[in-house]
Order: sequence, then C-alpha cells, then structure tokens
Amino acid sequence: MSSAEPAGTWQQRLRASGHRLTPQREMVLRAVEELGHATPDEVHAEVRRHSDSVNLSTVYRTLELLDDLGLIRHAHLTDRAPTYHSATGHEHAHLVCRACGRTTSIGRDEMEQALSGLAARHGFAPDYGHLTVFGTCADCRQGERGTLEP
Amino acid sequence: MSSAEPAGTWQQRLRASGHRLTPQREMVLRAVEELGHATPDEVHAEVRRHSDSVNLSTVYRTLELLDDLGLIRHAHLTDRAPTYHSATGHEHAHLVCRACGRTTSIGRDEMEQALSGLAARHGFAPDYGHLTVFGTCADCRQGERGTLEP
DNA sequence: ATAGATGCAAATAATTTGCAGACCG
DNA sequence: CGGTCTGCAAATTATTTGCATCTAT
Repeated sequence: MSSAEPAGTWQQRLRASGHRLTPQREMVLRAVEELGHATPDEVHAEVRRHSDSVNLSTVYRTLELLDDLGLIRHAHLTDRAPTYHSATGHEHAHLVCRACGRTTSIGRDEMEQALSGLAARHGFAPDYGHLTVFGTCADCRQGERGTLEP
Repeated sequence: MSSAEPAGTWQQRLRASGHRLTPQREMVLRAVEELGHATPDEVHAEVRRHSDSVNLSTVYRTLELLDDLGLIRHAHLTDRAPTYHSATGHEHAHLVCRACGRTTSIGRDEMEQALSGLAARHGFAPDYGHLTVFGTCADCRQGERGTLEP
C-alpha cells in the first residue's frame, strides 16, 4: 500500500537522484539518527562534536535534501523550530504535552487505525509520520496547577 | 465537559483578566474573524485597510493575548507561519493537502471520536482545535504524477 | 492619577542566498 | 575535467523587546 522506504541504501538513493555522496551529508545523516529528534541547530552542534566544522548553511541544505529523498523526516514538536528524525526506523506520529513538554511516539499503525475512518470519509491520505497532536498528558492533567512556563 | 468558550462577552473577558479594551484590540479581533485563517502579517494588513495604522508589534502582542484568553486560536497550516482564526465559531481541526494546499475543516466532534480510543489509551487530552493533519487530498491523489526530483 | 497599552526603532532568531573555490565521480 | 557542493558572509524573513509616550479606567 503505502510506500515507506524507497529501495536501496541511502548511498544509492543519493546517487540515483543525481546527487553526490559527501562526508558532510554522511555526518548530518548520522547525527540525525543519533539524536532522535533534533533541530537544525542541534544537528549542527552534534556534527561539530564528531568531526571538524560543517557550516550551518550546509546543515540546512542537507536536511532539506535528505528530507526530500525520504531518508529523514521532520515534525513540528513545538510552535517553533521543526525537528528532524531518522526515517529508517518505524514511522511514527507524536503526542506532545504542552504543560511538561513530554513527547510520546505513536506507532504508525495505531495512528492509522484511529484516523482510518476519518481519512476514508474525506478521501484524504494523512502523512502519519508528520503528525503531531498537542494536548495535555495524564500526569499534567492531575497535578493541574495552572501554567508553568519553563 | 471540555470548557470551550469562557463565559461573557469578549469585552468582559478582557476586563476580567485585568486587561484593557482598546480600539487596536477590537480591530485585531475583528480582522481575525473576518479573514478566517490569517497570519500575523495578513491580520496587520487587514487592520490597516479599515482604520489607520496599528503597529505590527501591537498585532503580535494582541494576537498572543487574545489566544491566551481563548478569544482566538492558532494552528499551523503550513510548515511556516502560524495562522489565527476565530474561536467563537465551532472548534475545529484541519486537514491540509501538501500538493494543492487546500484546507478542510474537521469538526471537533468528528476528530474527537476518531482519536478517543488513542487518547484514552495514553491518558492524553488532545487539543483538537490546534490539530492539523498534513497529507494528500482525494483530487491530488488521482492526478498523482510522482515525485519531482531535481 | 496611574497601571497598562501602543508606537517606534533596534535587537534577536531563524533561515536563505550569491558566489568563488574545493571536491566527487 | 566539469558539474556539484561547501564555506562564508551578507541578505531575508519573522518575531521580540526597551523605552518614552499615551490612554483607558
């Protein structure tokens, strides 16, 4: 049904689309996979730890490219910067608590099952791996003591 | 159950929270209600059409205040700027097609029903009025001509 | 009268772009 | 070699903030 990962290694994937395999691209991809969910800035910092400098512009350009190729994905876990994560693992959506900031990953299957009826009804094919549901988690609903801004 | 609109008119709502009723705030609120879904910049432009100048800073400050008070709401309909909309109407979530950009409103009830199981399972209370589901609409799935790689 | 609100301009933050030189294939 | 990529610095875009002045209450 839904095509998830394109065939081939990421190296092949790059070449197949007429792009080149550079050390920067390899480092950025690794950083994203290690960090889990990270902003462009965090990826930049991580890359710098392992190797010498890679320019922030290059990080932005690379993240965009890898996202286009489907090698990584991005989601909006805050009202601010987008965060990137590996696409080689299992596709997942996110529940984000506004009170404590905690993020819970929801497997694609569970989310797909929940939205299947709605999706069918509207002839809409959701991008599950990009979906973020904001709200309040169990812990924060109990201890509800108003707003706690970090 | 879920407290949607606080009691009282928006004027009362403002005063009750220790804020003042200014012409700027009134104009911004009107603009948001007229525009449907609008970015801060669009709200600014709309306000200027009707009356003389209101500073963009004031628009930002006012949108934030009205959002905090629950008089308006915001959602992320693109990977970019947030858009604000009236909260006096029915609360709703959005389906956004990445291909054509079309936005479909989904009533709170329908979305709540779809996610109820998942929400209960995780003890999570979703903010339905903020939820945006990206994906591909029916029309665009047909005309599908693949991905456009550079 | 007076705390809160606005306008303005400058400060931040986040992201993008032009270009010359470096480098993959 | 030759077209891609990268680094760098400057340009954009988006949003926030300090402060003097104004105004709703």
